[in-house]
Amino acid sequence: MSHTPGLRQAQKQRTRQALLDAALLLLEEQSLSSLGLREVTRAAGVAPTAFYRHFRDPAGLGVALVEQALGSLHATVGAILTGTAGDEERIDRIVGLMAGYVRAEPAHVRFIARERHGGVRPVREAIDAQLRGFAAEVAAVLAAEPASAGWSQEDLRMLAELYTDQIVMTASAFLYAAQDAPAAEAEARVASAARRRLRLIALGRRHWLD
Amino acid sequence: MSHTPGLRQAQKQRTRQALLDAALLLLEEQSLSSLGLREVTRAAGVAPTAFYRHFRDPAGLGVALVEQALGSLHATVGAILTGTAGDEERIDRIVGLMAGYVRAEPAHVRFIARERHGGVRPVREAIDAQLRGFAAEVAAVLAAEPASAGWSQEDLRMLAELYTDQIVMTASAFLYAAQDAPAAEAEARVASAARRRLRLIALGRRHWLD
DNA sequence: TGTACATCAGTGAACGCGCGTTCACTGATGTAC
DNA sequence: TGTACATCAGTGAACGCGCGTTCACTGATGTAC
Repeated sequence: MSHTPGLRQAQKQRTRQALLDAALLLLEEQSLSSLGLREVTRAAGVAPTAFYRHFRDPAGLGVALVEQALGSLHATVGAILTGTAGDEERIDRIVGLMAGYVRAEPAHVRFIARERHGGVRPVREAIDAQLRGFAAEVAAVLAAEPASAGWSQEDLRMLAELYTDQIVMTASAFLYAAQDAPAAEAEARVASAARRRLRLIALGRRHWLD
Repeated sequence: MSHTPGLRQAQKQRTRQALLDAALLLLEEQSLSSLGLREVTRAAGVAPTAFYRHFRDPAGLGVALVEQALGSLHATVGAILTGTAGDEERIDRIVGLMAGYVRAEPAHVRFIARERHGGVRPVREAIDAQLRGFAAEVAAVLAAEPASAGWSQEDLRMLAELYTDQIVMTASAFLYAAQDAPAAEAEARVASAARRRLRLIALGRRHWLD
């Protein structure tokens, strides 16, 4: 009854990952809707026909990339939101986390930013579903805080989505900053602007029920 | 010395516009980086080679589309920001303006949302330049208001960019709402969420210097 | 442990097709006199 | 106003090329006994 036969499955996974990695690399300079199947297999070092053993088409590969790019981020951000006390500390840590994430996985961030409103519907929808889940987690964390006493469900959701969008936009801003000449300086500017924004939003939150 | 010879120029402009219109239509379901030259000319009803009389390549056409999509919006939003008194009235009118704009020019809005982080650098840069100009105008309007007394240049820019991003995001949210089944209801939900966000930001603004 | 058979990830040839770009052209519009 | 020439937006044939997909295949891995 072993459903993980081992060697064969492992090799298949390695090929699949090679396709995903090759695609992510190619997507730095184009959109998914123009990504060719042969282009991906060539970069991954397999025959074009091997592609069909793993994905129906490039859109299917795109959906898999969404899971890979966003799947791991939920827990991390949730932990930071839960484990911090003051607004300032929380803001610093979130902005720092995003800077680090973009430095570690720039291609993932670029892919999400690009395809969030891109030309391939199933991928757009997969990203949307992930971000909605993300916002729901943020909303749950916010709801548990004393500062949220008296807030309506709708207002909480609005705030969670506002934070989520800020996080995504900050990530993509870091991405473009990395391309500028004095990258460190540009990154500092983005971080500073992001902190200001989050500070203003935190202020609005504090006075929401005035 | 007539530099507007008339008939010939007018016909050329009409063909150019036909190419732009055809491209915009095709871009509802794909990204610019996968838009083919022959595809566009076929839809516009001209020979493939006619394309070169107007644009170097699809990227050049994309840049022209950016001007067309964002060129007219500056003045309108500026007027609304200047000509309104209270926060609530201003928020209602901005959100209403965006709803109307998306209803009138959905393809333009979709194009900007899609290509803002898309795979074609010159187009990305053209959109970025337009949005920076837009944010600068907003900043100028905000700077002239009593509520901005004591604000630093940097804080004003942050706020203007925050508003600009909200406007773009609201527009793209309206766009997706239009696709849902009870479109009017979905649109009302988007408008409500957008107003909440803008209200929270306005609150943060009011208490920024506390 | 050994043997015979089944599975299935990856191959490589072949196909028809639409692509971007070149080129010399046509004929209506514009200009000079 | 009329004529002769220049301009140039749009044409249509031709090219070489890479695309996505099909198909029968190979041979290593997995399974039954």
